[in-house]
Amino acid sequence: MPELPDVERYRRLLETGGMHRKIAKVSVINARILDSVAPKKFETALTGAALLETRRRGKHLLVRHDRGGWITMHFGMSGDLVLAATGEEPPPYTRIRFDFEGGGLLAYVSRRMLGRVGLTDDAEAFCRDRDLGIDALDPSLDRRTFIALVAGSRRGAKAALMDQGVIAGIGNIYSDEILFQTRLHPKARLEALDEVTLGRLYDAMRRVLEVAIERGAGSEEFLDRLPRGYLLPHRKKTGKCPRCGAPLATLKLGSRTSWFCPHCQPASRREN
DNA sequence: AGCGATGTTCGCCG
DNA sequence: TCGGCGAACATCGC
Repeated sequence: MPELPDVERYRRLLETGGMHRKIAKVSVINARILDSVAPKKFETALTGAALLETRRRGKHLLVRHDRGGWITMHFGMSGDLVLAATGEEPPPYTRIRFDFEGGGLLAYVSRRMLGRVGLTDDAEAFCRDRDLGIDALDPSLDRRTFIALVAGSRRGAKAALMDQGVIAGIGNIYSDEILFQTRLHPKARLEALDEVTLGRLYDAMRRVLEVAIERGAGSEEFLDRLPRGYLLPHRKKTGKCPRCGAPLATLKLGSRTSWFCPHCQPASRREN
């Protein structure tokens, strides 16, 4: 489930339940999940360390510890982060387990093994190395900055929203919602959009991500909690547009399925 | 039984 | 150089 709103939930989970807690034991259950660090080294580096600070950049979660470095987490397509009580069975597909002193544990879960966990000394350098653009909810990303960033690009709107090097945090699911709210076709060329439209795209991006966080992105009841008029709950076969009732359409873009309403998000002649 | 899935990366092509 | 595509990664659920 991990796009920006989900990773933000993980971050808040840690902020509430994992800060200033000392790690008594680290268990790397599947070493392949580690990003260029040996399991032994990872375990040694963190055993006895206390967690001090959380940071999120796009879909990456960074956790600072008291030995002067950071734990880096990315969740791939099927990742999760869970706090459990000692004695409680950690979830299936837990790949790394951190047991806290005084009870409780943090489980890094990844079914498909597409996520990565690693260590870094420098959070900024880590993001730079990965060419991560500005976080989609960064306070300094105002409307004007956003427009300057995307205006004139020959790319399709969906491809641009999902490019982590431009704006970090938006994936396949949320780009569909943002485009639906803006009533833009997934293939709409950014260079063909005027500033007013790009402004609406920005507004939808911020609103959708904030609403998703606020309504508990990734939780069991999340889809039921979304405001009426959101695409996400209908993003499936037989799904109907919540605005006009038309059957939703799909499109393959770079091997990802894009869901949209062909009536509310019509293609201009150029995209056909 | 086969296909698709909330991500990233890399090589290829126009 | 840019932008898009498809495969690969690994695994499960419908």
